Amino acid sequence: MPPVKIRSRPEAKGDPAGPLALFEEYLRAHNLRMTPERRVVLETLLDHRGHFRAEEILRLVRKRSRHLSRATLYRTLEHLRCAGLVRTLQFGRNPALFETTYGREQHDHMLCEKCGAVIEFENKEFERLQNRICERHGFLPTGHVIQIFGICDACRRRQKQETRSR
Amino acid sequence: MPPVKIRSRPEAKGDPAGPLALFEEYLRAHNLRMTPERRVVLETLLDHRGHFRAEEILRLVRKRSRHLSRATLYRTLEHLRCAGLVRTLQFGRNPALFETTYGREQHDHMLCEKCGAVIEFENKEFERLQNRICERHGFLPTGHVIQIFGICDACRRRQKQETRSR
DNA sequence: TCCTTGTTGAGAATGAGTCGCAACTACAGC
DNA sequence: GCTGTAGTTGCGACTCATTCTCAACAAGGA
Repeated sequence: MPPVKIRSRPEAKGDPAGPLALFEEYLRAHNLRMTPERRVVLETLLDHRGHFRAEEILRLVRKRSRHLSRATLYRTLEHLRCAGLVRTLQFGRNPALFETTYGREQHDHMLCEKCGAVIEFENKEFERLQNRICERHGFLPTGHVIQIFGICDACRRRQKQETRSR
Repeated sequence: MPPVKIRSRPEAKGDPAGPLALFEEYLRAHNLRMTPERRVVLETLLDHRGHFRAEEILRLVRKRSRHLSRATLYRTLEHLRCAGLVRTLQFGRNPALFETTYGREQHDHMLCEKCGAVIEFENKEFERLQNRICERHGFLPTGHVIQIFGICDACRRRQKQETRSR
C-alpha cells in the first residue's frame, strides 16, 4: 500500500460537500470561474472563524496572496454571500462584519458596546414569534436581523472588579 | 365664559410634557441652546410622522427655514436622539431613517424589499425572550434591533393580481 | 446692553464600499 | 497543447451619507 498523502484540511478542500466544492458548484452554475484569488479568500475565511471587517480579512488574505486587491476581496465576499457561505453583519453604520456560515447553526448576535465583542446566540423561539407577527401583518418574511446591544459578561466582571478595588 | 383660543397642536407646542418642552429641558440640562433651527427641525418631524431619510427631512424643513444646513440638521437629529425624541433606523448600509418616538409605543420594524415600506410591530414577547437569552450569557442588554425583511401585504396582493391576469 | 460661549452655514474631509477600464487568464472546444 | 471567448484582476478614481472645520453669528445670563 502506498503511503497516504495527508492533506491539512481534508474536508474543506475538494470534497463533494466541502465549502470549496460548494463554491465551485455555485460559480459554475453562474458562469463564473474559480480563480486563485477566490480560493485564497475562501480558505482564509475558513481558517479564521469569527467576525471580521473587510480590512482585517484583507490583511489576513495578503499573507497568502500579497497583492490581492480590495475590490477583488469585496467582489469575492459578495459571491460567497450569494453562495450561502458567508454572511454580512451590519451594526449601525460601522464597517460591515463578515462571518462564514458553512457548518454553522442559524444564530443571531449580541454586540458588546464596551469591547466590541460579538457574541452569538441561538434563536429557535424567535422564529415562531416572527412567523406569528408576520402572519398578523400579511407579511412574507425572507430574513431578519436581531441584534442585542449591551455589556458582555467579561466587561461586567471587569467593571465590578474595578469598582471594588477603588 | 371667554372663547377659548384653539391652538393647532396644543399638546406639542410648549406644554410641560410636550415634546418641545422636553427638548428645551434636555438642552438646558446639557448647556445647549434652543435656536430657531432646532425648533423648526423638531416641529417638522412632529408634523410628518413616518420614516424619513435625512435628505427628505431637509427638504421638508427647508419649506419653513429656507437655508437650514445639512450639518445643522444632522446635529439636531443627534440631539433629538439623545433627548429620546427621535430614533434612528439603520437598514443595511442604506441611508439612515429617522422616526419620532414621542408618544409612541416601543416597537420594531419590518422592511418590504419590493416597495421599501417600513411597517411597525409591537414586540412585548420578544422583550421576555431577550431577557432570557441575555441572562443565559451574562449579558446586560441596553437596547436591540429587530428587523424583519420580506414582502409586504400590498406587494403580495399586487403580485398575485399580476400572475392571475397574465 | 454686554459678553461669553454655544451655534450656524458652507464647503472640505472622511471612509467604506463600488465602478471603469486595460491587461490578464480560466477553461471549453478544437 | 493551442486558441479564442468571456469572465477576472488591480489600480485608482468615484460615490455618497455623514462628519468636521472654522469664521461669522446669536442666545441668554449677568
